[in-house]
Amino acid sequence: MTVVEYRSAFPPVYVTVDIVLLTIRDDQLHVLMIKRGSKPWRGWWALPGGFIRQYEDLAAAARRELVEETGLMVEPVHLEQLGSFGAPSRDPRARTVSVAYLGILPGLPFPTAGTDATSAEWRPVEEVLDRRMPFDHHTILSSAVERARGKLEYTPIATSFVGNAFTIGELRRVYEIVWGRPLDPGNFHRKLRSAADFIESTGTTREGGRGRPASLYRRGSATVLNPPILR
Amino acid sequence: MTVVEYRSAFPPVYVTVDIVLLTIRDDQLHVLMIKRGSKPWRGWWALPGGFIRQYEDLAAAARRELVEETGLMVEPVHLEQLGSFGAPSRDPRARTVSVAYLGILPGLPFPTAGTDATSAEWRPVEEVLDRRMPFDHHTILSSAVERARGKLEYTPIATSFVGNAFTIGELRRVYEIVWGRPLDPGNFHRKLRSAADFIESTGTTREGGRGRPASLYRRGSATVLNPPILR
DNA sequence: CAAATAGTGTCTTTCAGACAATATTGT
DNA sequence: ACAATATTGTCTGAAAGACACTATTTG
Repeated sequence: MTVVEYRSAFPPVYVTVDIVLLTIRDDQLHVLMIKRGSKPWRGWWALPGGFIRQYEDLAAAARRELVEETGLMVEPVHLEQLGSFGAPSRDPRARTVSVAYLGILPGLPFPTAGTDATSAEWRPVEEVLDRRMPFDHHTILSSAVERARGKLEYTPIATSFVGNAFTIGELRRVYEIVWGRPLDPGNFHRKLRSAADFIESTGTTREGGRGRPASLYRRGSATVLNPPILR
Repeated sequence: MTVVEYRSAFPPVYVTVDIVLLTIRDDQLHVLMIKRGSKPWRGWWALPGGFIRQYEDLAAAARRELVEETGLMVEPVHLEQLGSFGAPSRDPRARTVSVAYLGILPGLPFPTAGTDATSAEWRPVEEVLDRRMPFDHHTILSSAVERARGKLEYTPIATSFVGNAFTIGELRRVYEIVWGRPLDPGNFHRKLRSAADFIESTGTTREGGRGRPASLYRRGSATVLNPPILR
């Protein structure tokens, strides 16, 4: 680690990235949390994140921190900037500005162990939001969940929560869990199939479920849903 | 101006704010531009902005820079964060991260002269986007316009473009100009009046126009439009 | 067969959009 | 009267939501 010396007429600022990585496990929205090992808020569960490097893009820093802090070997299917949080009081050490990212991962079985072993954990969002969090992470997590809820309406973001091939029922469960309310299966089915280029059929079906086997679909080419799936 | 000396294991970053201030003049969407007086891109027209101060909130920095650089004596009716732009190559001087803001002002007569006199100017957005701009300001302006277009659909943001009291026709013109297409006056009128708490009547009318005097309204309490005004 | 899930059909209500019709002003 | 703008009315088609119904599987 090199020490950099610096001179300027303007105050230097530490820029960090924080990542809200969402997934669905056990029919609940979960967020990836890490246990802080260093100074402020040591021992608290916090959002993964860290300082950006000199020649590193913001989104690249987010991806790097995810790997470093959580040992995730899967690239998030979806990663988008949420916004920046820079209240002067947000970090007692120094002036920091955090650029927050929202990531989404399918809830498939995959390794969670990080380099620091047991320091990363999936926690139910509802439970996490009920407790105090370090820095302004409560605000960041809230706005991430709100963003995800809104984007379900008019983007195909829901497909990021499921695997490469999925049934319409699985997609419906994503909507129900993120929005926190039940949806009519029949209407949802018709609506999805009529949304242009949202999903395309793979021709195969998923066996092994309890009822009639469902057709499998893959994500279509649409980036905006027309018509939208209204909340 | 004091010089600060600094030591750290992490690279210091300059954090700036850039503001896209939109208004409507002469039936065209305009953006406030300033003529750069210093080193990189000297003499070019750019978005107003500058370095944040040590103990200053991001939004506060945006408001301060607007006043300092453009001499505007009016607070923008609407100011929201657009996002952050931090590509390592965006500023040749040093690593910078810019937090961009979108502001909206009514197109009423008001002073434009800045402290640097003639250095601030309203320019048609269409024309500005046709030319090269300093830094990544072209990207920032594009995303600001796209954000404004989208937000017209489901927020009462359009009222920020007009005065305190306005007619439905004036509001329609805002939509037509920002969206770049004509809207049916009759349908728009009915739609606005049915959107819950979007606008409320003042009881008065506006005289002096060419046709039948229009009722005047003020902005209602709604923060989200239901149903939305679809593009 | 019962339970469970997938998928289709039908009906009602709401709303968007086209467009006609009426209302009220200035010239 | 005519032009211009505001406001209301009418009709058609698309889509949302409630809900009944059919289809296909496992236990």
